[in-house]
Amino acid sequence: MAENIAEKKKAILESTLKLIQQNGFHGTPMSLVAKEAGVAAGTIYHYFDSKDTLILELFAYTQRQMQLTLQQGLHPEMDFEESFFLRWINRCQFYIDHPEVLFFLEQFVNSPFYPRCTQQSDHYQNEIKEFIELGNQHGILRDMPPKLMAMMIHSSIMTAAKVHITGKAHLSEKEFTQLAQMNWDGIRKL
Amino acid sequence: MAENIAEKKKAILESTLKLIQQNGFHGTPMSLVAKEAGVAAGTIYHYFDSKDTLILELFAYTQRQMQLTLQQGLHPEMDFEESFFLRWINRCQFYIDHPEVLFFLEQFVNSPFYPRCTQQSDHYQNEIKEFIELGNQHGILRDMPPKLMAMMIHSSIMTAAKVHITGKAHLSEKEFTQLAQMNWDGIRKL
Amino acid sequence: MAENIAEKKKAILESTLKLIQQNGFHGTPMSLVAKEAGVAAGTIYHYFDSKDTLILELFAYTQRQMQLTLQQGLHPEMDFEESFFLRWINRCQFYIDHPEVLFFLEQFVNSPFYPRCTQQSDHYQNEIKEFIELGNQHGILRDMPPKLMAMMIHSSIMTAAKVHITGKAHLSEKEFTQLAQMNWDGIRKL
Amino acid sequence: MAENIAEKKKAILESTLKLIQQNGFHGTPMSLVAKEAGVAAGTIYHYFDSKDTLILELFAYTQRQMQLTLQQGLHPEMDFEESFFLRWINRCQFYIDHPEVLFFLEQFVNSPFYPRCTQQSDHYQNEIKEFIELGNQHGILRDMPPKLMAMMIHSSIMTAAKVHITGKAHLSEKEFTQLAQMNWDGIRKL
DNA sequence: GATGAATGAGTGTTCATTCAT
DNA sequence: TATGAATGAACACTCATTCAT
Repeated sequence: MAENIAEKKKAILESTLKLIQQNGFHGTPMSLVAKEAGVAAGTIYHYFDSKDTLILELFAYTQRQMQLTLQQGLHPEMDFEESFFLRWINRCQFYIDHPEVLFFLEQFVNSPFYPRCTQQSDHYQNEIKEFIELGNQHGILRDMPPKLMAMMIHSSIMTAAKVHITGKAHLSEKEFTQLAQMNWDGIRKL
Repeated sequence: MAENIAEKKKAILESTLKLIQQNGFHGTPMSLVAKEAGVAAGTIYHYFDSKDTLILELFAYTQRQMQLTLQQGLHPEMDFEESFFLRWINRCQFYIDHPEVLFFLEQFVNSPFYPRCTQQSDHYQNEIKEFIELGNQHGILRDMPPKLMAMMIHSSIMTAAKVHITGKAHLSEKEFTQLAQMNWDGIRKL
Repeated sequence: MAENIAEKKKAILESTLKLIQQNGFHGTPMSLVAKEAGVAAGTIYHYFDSKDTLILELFAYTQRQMQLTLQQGLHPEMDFEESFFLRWINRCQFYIDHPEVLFFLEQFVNSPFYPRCTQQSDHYQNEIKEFIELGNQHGILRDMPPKLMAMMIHSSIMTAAKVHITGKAHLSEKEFTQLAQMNWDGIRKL
Repeated sequence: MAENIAEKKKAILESTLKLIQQNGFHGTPMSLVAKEAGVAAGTIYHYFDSKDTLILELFAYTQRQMQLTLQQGLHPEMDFEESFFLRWINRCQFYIDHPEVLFFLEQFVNSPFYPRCTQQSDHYQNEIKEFIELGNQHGILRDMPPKLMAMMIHSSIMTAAKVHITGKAHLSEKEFTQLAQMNWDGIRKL
C-alpha cells in the first residue's frame, strides 16, 4: 500500500511533466493530469494541496532525479579540469535523456514560481557554484563571482541540450566535448 | 489621428509587455491589458485579432525595437574582435535597459508560440549567426556550426543580463566586458 | 440626394436580407451588414434606430416587394378557381425567385419579432384570408374558419417553394400545378 | 445515482426547451439554462460539449419523446385511410400537448443546425414518408414524390397545431378532423 | 483513500450601439 | 450626412477546487 501511494504520487508527477512538455504550463489542466495519471481529479488533491504545490514539488522531484545521474563517474582524485568536463557532459546528457525535465525547467525558471522558492533554487545551481568556488580557490579560474560563472555555465549546458533535442543542430559526442571545451576556455585563467 | 491610432496600439503593446513581466503569460488577462492601456476590453480587438496575435505581434514589436539599438557604434572598418565586443555589449545593454523585453522573450521562446514563427525567429538570431559566419570565413573562430555558436552566445548574453537585472549579482561595466571576454575566449581559435 | 438616401437604405435592407439567408439571424452582425452594404457601421443607425427596427422594417420591405408580383395576371372577371391557382402559383413563384425572402420570413415568423407586429402580420396573410372569405361567401369552399384556411394554404405554398429551392425535390411546372391542385382539392367543397 | 445523472441531464434539456420557447434560440444563454435547471453553468458542460451539442441533442431528445406518442392506437389491420387520420391526429395532438417542442422544431428546422444532421433529420419525417410510400404502392394516393407529399402533410400538421396553440383560432376536435380530412382529400386519388 | 460530479469565478471574445470628427 | 474607432455588457466556455459518497 505504502508503495501504492508513492506510485500514485509519482504517476501524477510524471504525467504532469510529460504534459507540460507537450502543452506547456497552462495547456495542462488538472483534469488532463488526472486522466493521464489514471486517477480521479480529486485524488491529486490528496497528494498536493494545489496546482501550485504540484508544480513546486515537481521542481523538487526533478532536482532529486538529477542528483543521481550527476555524480556518475566522479571521484575525489580527479583533477579539476577533468571533473569539469565530466560534470558538464553528465548534466548535458541528463537533459538530453530527459527532455521533459529540460522543457519543464525552462518554463519553471521563467515563471512566477521560481522566485518564490529561492531556497530550493539554490540547490538547483549550488552544486555548480560550489564546484566553481573550489576552482577559484585553486586559482584555476578567472576572477569572477562564482554565482555568475555558475549561471553562465548552466545556461550553456541547457542551450546545448536544447539545440540538440529540438534538432536545430544534431550534435555528435565530439561536438559536445567541443562545447564543454568552449565553456572551459571561457572560464579558466588563460 | 493617424498618430492616435499608432499610439493606442503602442499603448496596448507596452501594457502587455509590462504586465507579462510582472505576472507572466497567463497572469495577464486581456481585461488587465485593457485597463493598463486605458482602453476598453473590446478595443484591443480592433488592433489584434486575438490574444495570440497580440503576443505574436508583441514579439515582432520587440524585435523591431531592438534593431535600432543593436547597430549603435558599429562601422565597417572595425576589426572582428572589436565588433564582437561591441555587439555583445549592445545587446546585453539593451536587455538591461528593457527588462520587460528580456522577460517577455524568455517566456515567449519557451512557449508554444515560438515554434510557430520560425521565419521571424530566424531574424531573431540571424544577425548573430551571420556575424559568426563572417568570423568563420576569416578563420578567426573555432570550427563549429554557426547556428550552434550563435545560440550559445545569445544565451550567454541573456543570462548575463538576467543575472544583473534580478540582482543576483550586480555587474559593473568591467564585469560585463569580462563576460564578453569569457564568451570571446570560448569561441575564438586559441 | 433623396435618391441617394433611398439607395443607401435599400442597400442596407438588401444586404441584411442576403446575409440572413446565408448566415441566419444571429450570424448577421451589424458590422457585417455595414461592410456588405458598403457603408460605415454608424451609418446604419441614421436609417434604423436599432437592429430590431432594421429587421422589423425588413419585414415590411419584403411585404411591399411581394405585393407587386402577387397581383400579376389577376383580373376581376376570373372565376374563383382560376384565380386561386394563379394566386397560388404567383406566390410560390415569388418565393422561388426570392429565396432570401423565403428564408428571412421563415426565421422572422418563428422569432420573438413576429408576435410584436400583429398589425403588419395581418397584412401578411390578410390577402389570402380575404380571398378565402370571398370563396366562402360563394359557397365554393369547405366550411372552415377563413383564417385557418388561409394559414394552411400559405404554409403549403412556403413548403412547396422550400422543397424546390433546397433541392430536396426538383419541381417541374406541372408539379407546381399539381401541388396547387392538391391544395385546392383540400379546401373546396367536394 | 444513475438516476440522478439522467435527471440532471434531462433537467437541462427541459429547461433549454422551455427557455427557447419563451425567448428563442439566442435569447437563451447558457447561464439562463443553468439557472432554470438549477445547476451551475459549468455543469452543463459535463453533459454537453457545447451549446451546439446541447441543441443537437435536444433535437434528438424531442424526436425520441415523440416516437412514443405517435404510435398510439395504431394496429396493422387498420385500413390506410383510417391509419392516416389517426397518425395525423396523433402528431398534431403531440405538438399541441408539447408546444415547447413545436416552437423548438420550427426554430431548429430553419437554423443552420438542421442541414448538419440529415441522418437524424431523415428520421424526423421518414415515418411519414414511408407511410406515404405504402399508400402510393396501393394506388390510393395521387402520383407525387413521397418526400414532397410527406413534407406537405407535415407542414399542414404543424401549422394546424400552431394556429391552435397561439390561439389564432381555437380548434375543436371536429375541426382537427376536418383539417385532417382536408389534407386527405388533397393527397388521395379523387 | 479514492472518486468524479458539481461548482462558479474568471477567461477570451463578440457585437449592438455611441459619438467625436 | 457619414464615418469607424471606441465602448462595455454579455456570451460561451474553462478549470482549479470541493465534497458527498
